[in-house]
Amino acid sequence: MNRVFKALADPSRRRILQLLREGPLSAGDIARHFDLAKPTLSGHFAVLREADLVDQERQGTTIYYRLNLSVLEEALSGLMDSLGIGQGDGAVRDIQLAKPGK
Amino acid sequence: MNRVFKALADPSRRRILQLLREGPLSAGDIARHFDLAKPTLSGHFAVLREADLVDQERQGTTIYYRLNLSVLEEALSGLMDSLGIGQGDGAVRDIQLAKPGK
DNA sequence: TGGCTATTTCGGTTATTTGCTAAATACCGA
DNA sequence: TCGGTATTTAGCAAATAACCGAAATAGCCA
Repeated sequence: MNRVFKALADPSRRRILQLLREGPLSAGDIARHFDLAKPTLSGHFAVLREADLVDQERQGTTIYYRLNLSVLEEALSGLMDSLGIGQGDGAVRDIQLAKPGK
Repeated sequence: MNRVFKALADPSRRRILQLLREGPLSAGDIARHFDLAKPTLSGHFAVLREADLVDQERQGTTIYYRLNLSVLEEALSGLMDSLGIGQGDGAVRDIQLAKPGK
């Protein structure tokens, strides 16, 4: 979960996730959207993979990345829960707090 | 928004936000929960403040921090929107993936 | 095998982050 | 004004992150 938030901290990586939302893309396809060198992108892919936010699948000589929504959802709703943010029905409800008495 | 995710990338800072969920706390109160030196915590507060995730209020010699939920909610739901994650009542609905044929 | 394309790994540079101690600032109360 | 408590600023070291070009790897096809 820490890895997920670390991965989300970089705008380029968030952008990659956005691009993947519409469907799997190859590393090269993604690279075309950025101004970064391919090795740099490759590093970003590694971070996303380690956070389990994307899956990799080789197809011949090209590698496709696919968004792994469930991990992201889990991390976000985990955070939201831990902070008591709304989010519909999955929220934290019964937390009784000892209000710190000044 | 970038600042928000950067701020969320550190576990100590997420923990601080969690603590603040119960209500405002002074810097010292928060420090008591951590094993870090106070100047280090102070740095974390600064990051959270710059991300607008907390508000600061001086009261005499002590400074109270208060969680600013709305900014956090906005950032999270902004991300979720941009990725098509459910968030309202439900789930992702209309994303069809061209599965790369294995 | 040799060449082509796609992607990653290697090695290095620079910037950012995290943590520390010591010192400065701010406020309060006697 | 002096002393004490609360917090931040300053200065620094170490670790991590982001980026690059060059070279290596992997698969494909003639």
